[in-house]
Parts: sequence; structure tokens; C-alpha cells
Amino acid sequence: MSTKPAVNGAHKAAIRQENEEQILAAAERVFADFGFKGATTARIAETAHVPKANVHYYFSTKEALYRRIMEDVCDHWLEAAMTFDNSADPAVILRGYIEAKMDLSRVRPYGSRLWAHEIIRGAKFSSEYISTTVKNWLDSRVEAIRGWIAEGKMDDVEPYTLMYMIFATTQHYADFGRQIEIFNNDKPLTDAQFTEAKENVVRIILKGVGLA
Amino acid sequence: MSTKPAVNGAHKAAIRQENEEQILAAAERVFADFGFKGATTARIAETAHVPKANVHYYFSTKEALYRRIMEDVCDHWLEAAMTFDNSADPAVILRGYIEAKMDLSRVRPYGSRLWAHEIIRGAKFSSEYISTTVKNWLDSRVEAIRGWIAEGKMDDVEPYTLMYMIFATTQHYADFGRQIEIFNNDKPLTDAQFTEAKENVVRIILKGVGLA
DNA sequence: ATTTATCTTGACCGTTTGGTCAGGTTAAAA
DNA sequence: TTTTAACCTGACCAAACGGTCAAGATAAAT
Repeated sequence: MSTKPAVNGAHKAAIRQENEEQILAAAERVFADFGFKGATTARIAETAHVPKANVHYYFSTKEALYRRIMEDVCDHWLEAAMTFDNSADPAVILRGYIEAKMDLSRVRPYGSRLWAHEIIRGAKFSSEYISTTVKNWLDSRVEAIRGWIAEGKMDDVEPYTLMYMIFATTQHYADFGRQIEIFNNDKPLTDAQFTEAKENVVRIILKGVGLA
Repeated sequence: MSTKPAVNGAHKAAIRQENEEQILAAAERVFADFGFKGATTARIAETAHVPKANVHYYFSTKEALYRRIMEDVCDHWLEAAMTFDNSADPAVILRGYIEAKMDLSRVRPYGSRLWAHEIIRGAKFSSEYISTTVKNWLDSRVEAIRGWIAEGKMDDVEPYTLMYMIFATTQHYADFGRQIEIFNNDKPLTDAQFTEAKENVVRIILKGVGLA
């Protein structure tokens, strides 16, 4: 019985896609909460509402699953990175990048936390990605900032320090979200509060480097 | 044979103290690197150069050891917090606090990383400490900042956002030290580089809030 | 209707984990 | 010198872990 005739093997493909997505979403949460070693396949399975053996059917090992999620996180990060183009006005570019990173922390906090775990642990899985892709991107932005400084468009600040400050502050809203929540009387920041925080971060940094 | 006569039970006490210190130092490193679940008692023992059973002789459980270290970390944090007094000039106070926190990240990076693990995981062991001691401290500093703003001494910025920015940026140099190292051509920041970073962080933030 | 390929899962396995303990050693007290 | 209290540790254990597998269910192809 059953089985929509459907075109080709559409149903099977849909099942696969839905299960993979469910497992990936669950794994992102669990890895973010407990780190690679602390996360258990049993908990990932439970969170995804599938039996543990099914997790291994779709992803051969725990490490394979972890690497796959790290790729996704990096893809999203690269997307935000692209908002930092070299064309327009420095103040516009920095504002856009800071806002994009703040929004990323708001919308995908688990990815940021996962990244934090990975780095604190010593970047065992991703040191190559950092030392190539990310470093190349960062170095080119640092050069852009040096150019702006040379043109007298902004203060003479150490560019890496500025970039680290942006990384740290924006990601703090994801990585230390629980702490912020406690300080905010055990309530998550409202959209209004978050928007206010975002505006203040932009304002302080832009003024701090002489762009306001 | 042997046994320096020594005064009273001085030798035994010294043995106890040295072993406890060795185990605590090892545990701080291992917990910081792997988080609570990821850290193993075997690895802590190995790092401390004592048999695993000896770890349990001095600290009943892994959790007891973890809690003890969290206390030590909090004590150090409180020390730095005390540099943020309400008396002097806002610029002097903020500069002093930022520098103290930067130095803490440099000298005791493991403590900062341990804290990061703890918060990312949801602050299971320390939410009470945060919602009482730390929150009281933070709220009183926020009030001080509001006072400075009211007196026209600095820009009208959202005080929590400013404090989070200071937390995030200063702790970034400990928590994401490995990432910074990779960006710095796989070499740890030299003292000169770190001093430059510290000065830049102070300068950008002070100017950013209208204190320079 | 039959075959084939994919999906599903309870039960199982070897390893690692936090923690225990008996029996020994060493140093302080009597 | 003897006794006592503290320190030390190899060997061990039950629980939890990542991963496997055989056997069944379901859907697509023939």
C-alpha cells in the first residue's frame, strides 16, 4: 500500500534530506553545548529524535559529523566576511561587517559556540582552514585598514587589534549569551535590547578609531 | 629511615600542599583544554605526574576538583574587578580595569578558558555565583557609568554594552589565543606585541566612549 | 509480482571512563 | 622501639562510550 507514485525516487530522497538535516541541527546544538568529546552520539540521536544507529547510518563516525558541521559554520562565517568589501567608505564597511557579525551571533549562536570550543581546544580540526582561508582574508582586510590609515581616513590603530576587538565583541553575544542572560535578570535579550547593543557596539568602535 | 626531625608535622604538611598544588595546576590546564566532560582524571594525573588513585586521594571526585578550581578562578577575577573602584577619574578607572583584565588573560589564560567553557556549557556550576556576586558588582559599575554620563564626563553609551565589550575583548586574548597565534604566523604574541595590543584596546575604547 | 536498493533499529561489543579498595610505605607521636 | 596516622598505588569494577551488525521494513525498479 501507500507510496505516492511520485516522480522518480523523490520520496526516498526527501526522507534522506530530512533526516540528515534533523541530525545536523541536533549535532550542532549538542556539540556547541558540550564540545567534541563531551557530546555523545546517544544525546545527538535523542535530540534529533532518531535511534542512535540511524545517526551512524547517515554519518559514519562522530568525527565525520563534527567536520561536516564545522564546514557549515565556516560557510556562514565566510558569507558574513564578504560584507567586508574594499570598495566603499571605511565607516560604511566597518558598520556593515559589525552588524553582519552581530546578526550571525543572534541567528546562529550554536555555530559561534562550536567555533569557540574548537579554538579553545587548540583548533585540532581547523588550524589549516584558519592558517589559509581565514588568515588570507584577515591579512587583506588588515592591508585595507592600513591603506585607510595612510590616507588619513581614520586613526593610526593597530589593525589586528581592531579586528580581534570586532571578533571578540560580536561573538561574545553568542558565546557568552548565557552570562548576558543572567545579567539581564535571567531573561534573553529582547530584539530591542539586542538592536540597542548592536548600535552601541558600532558607535563605540567607529568613534574609537576616528571614523565618527 | 631518614625523616628530618623538623618542627611538628611540617614535612607531611609540605607533601600535602605540594601535591595539591601540582594536581590543581594540572587540572586547571586539562579542564581548560577539554572542558569538564572532555577532561579525564587519567590525563590530569598524568599531567600532574602522580598516579590516578592519588588524585582521588586528595580530591574526592572530578566534580569536587572542578568546583575548587572554579573558586580559584573567581578569586582571581574578583581581584582584577577591585581595580574598578568608583573614586578617581573615569578614564583612569577604565584604563586600569582594561589593563588588569588584559594582564590576567596573559598571565592566567587557563582560568579564562575554563570560564569560557563553563559559560558556553550553560553555567551549570556557577550560575548562582554569576547572578549574585558578579551581577552585584556589574550593576554597581553600571550605576557608576550612568553617573559619569549624567555628569557629562563621557558619551551616552549603554553601560552593559560597554562592559561586555571590555569583557569580550580582554578575554579574547586568552580564550582565542590559539587563533591569534595562527594569525601571527604560528608564533605567540611577543611581550611587545601584547603591550601594543593592550594600549590600542585602551585607546579605542576610551576614545569610543568620549573619554579621550 | 518479484527483485533490488535503501532505510531502520534493537541488541551487542570492545574500550574508556570515574571511582574504589586492599595492602603497602613513610613519617610523626607515644 | 612501638604504635598510630597519614600517604601511596596497582589492580580492579560498573557504567557509559563510539561503533557494528543482522534482520526486518519500506519504497523504487523490473
